[in-house]
Amino acid sequence: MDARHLTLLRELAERGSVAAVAAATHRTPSAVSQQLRTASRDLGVPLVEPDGRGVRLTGAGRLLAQGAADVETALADVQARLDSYRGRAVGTVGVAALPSAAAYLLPRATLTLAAQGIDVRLTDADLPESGYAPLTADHDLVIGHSLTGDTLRGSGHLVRTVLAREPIDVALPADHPLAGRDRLRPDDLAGQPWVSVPEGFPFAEILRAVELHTGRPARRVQELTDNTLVAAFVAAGHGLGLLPRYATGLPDRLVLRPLVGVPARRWIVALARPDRARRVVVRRVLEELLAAAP
Amino acid sequence: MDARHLTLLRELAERGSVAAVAAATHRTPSAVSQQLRTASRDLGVPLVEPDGRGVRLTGAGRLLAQGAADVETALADVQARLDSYRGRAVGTVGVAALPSAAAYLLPRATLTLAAQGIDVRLTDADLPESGYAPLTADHDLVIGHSLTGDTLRGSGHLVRTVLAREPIDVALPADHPLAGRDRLRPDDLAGQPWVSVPEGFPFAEILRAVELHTGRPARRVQELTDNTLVAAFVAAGHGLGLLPRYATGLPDRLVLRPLVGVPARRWIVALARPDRARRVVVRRVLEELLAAAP
DNA sequence: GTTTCTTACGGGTTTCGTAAACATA
DNA sequence: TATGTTTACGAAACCCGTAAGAAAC
Repeated sequence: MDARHLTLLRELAERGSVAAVAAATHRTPSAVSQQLRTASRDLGVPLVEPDGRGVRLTGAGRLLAQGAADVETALADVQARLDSYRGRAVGTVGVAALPSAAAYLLPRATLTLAAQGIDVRLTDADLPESGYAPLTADHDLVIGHSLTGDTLRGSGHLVRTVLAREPIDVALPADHPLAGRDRLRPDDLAGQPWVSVPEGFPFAEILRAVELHTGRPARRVQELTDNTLVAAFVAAGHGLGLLPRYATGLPDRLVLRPLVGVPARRWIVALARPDRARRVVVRRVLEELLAAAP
Repeated sequence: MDARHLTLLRELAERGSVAAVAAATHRTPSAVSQQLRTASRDLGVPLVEPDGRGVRLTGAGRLLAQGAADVETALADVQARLDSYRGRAVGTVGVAALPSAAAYLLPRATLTLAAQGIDVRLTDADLPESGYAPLTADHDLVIGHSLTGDTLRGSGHLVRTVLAREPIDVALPADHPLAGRDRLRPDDLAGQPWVSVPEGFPFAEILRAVELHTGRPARRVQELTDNTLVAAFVAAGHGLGLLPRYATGLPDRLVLRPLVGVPARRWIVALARPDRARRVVVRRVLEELLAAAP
């Protein structure tokens, strides 16, 4: 029972093809194929079977891929204890994050961490809620958002950490008739045009809730993902928008008003594979993110 | 972090010398020494330091050796799940056992298991209580005995299974004056000569308890470990003896009488390293041993 | 025809044993 | 001197990339 073979199977289970595993591990498909063959010989079980042009894990292969997580977690635990013992935890942590949260969570934290020798490599990813979990294959930490409770879709086997609970406000031009209100209820918004987001993004569900509450469909004049773009369209008078309260860099002509009467908040959640979550540097980054959260 | 390096360090922690590790893993000391060097280079920490003619683990080395147990247990768990999945668990299980318990626990069980393709390789070991735990390095299961509760000395990090709780009786010749009693109290035994066992063996503590109870020292005419030998000496009239109740092959001229008034029983305990205890075949052997216990 | 995987085949690295050197009791 | 570990060096094993072949869309 070789731990490297288990890791290989887990990669294959996650990525689905020999070529993808090869690319992710900086090897050729040939090498991966040969390792699968020797693993199968060592274990005495067929691990993959042809499936169309590609391959598919057998039952035994899936079983072993699942077991790999425990082994890798145990190994990461040992590494973490060694790093703690030596006192100095330095290195690189790969973080993928949705931009609107990264903007207020990461700039300060990254400076603090860099001073301690921890290099945070950030990748921004503006995705539907279900898109964040798969990124954990390629990043140590993935910061996503979710409206449905404090969980995040497809993250069952991952370590989850809630970083913030952020209200979602209605954005509108400063000279809009509704801008005078302290807060807005769904009924106030009936008949308004919206600069919304595509299906699958958390904010889309809030607008749906408003529709359900008022009984009238909302008119979506645009469906955009970039909050800065949404803000620019709203400021220009195209319609109302939904923006997270801690968003930065909004135009002066824009105001945010709390939305009450429907659940209007998102959870900012950090995801990580169990083995990666054990690394000392990853835990340090998480601590700093929690400290940076409002 | 290579699992093989961790295993190497655990072996070294258990066996104490490069030569012993080499012998146990069927390699030369040269190979072991070189692996230690590469492990140290990979991990970036000194793992061993000279100590007299031999070596000693550094703090980091000990830390990693401890961590190896978790990794190996996780690996053994995966192997066990695979074996269960495939349905057929066959193979060899190495068992070390104290002879007096093995005599009634193993002969039947070994036949049953052999019929299922499980080969039990038995080694007998008549040792002081503290001698059994170290045997787990070389045997999958170690069956020892203990008087002090249901535990066994030095077995803190091992998996323990109580197989039986066996009364220790007084053995005496059939024509001995005390042979007429149904049961014997410590006061009945004051002044009798004894065929005893060396210090450290569980039965020695029972005789000590008798001495404490009566206030008079017992006279030890022999100190022997082999129960058959003890029985022969007792039958020949050299003195009284202490024998486990389920002992087999006793001479006809010998009778056993329960000893009451002092704790007179031993626990038969199976020990195993956590990773070995996970193996499906090892669990099967344990089940069979529990079934064979009185 | 393109994509994906697998199979020779050759080169580079790793691993291990023999033999010698080294250190300590 | 005897014991235990490490180093030098060569052979075997292993790992991986290139190139060619096979199967599916």
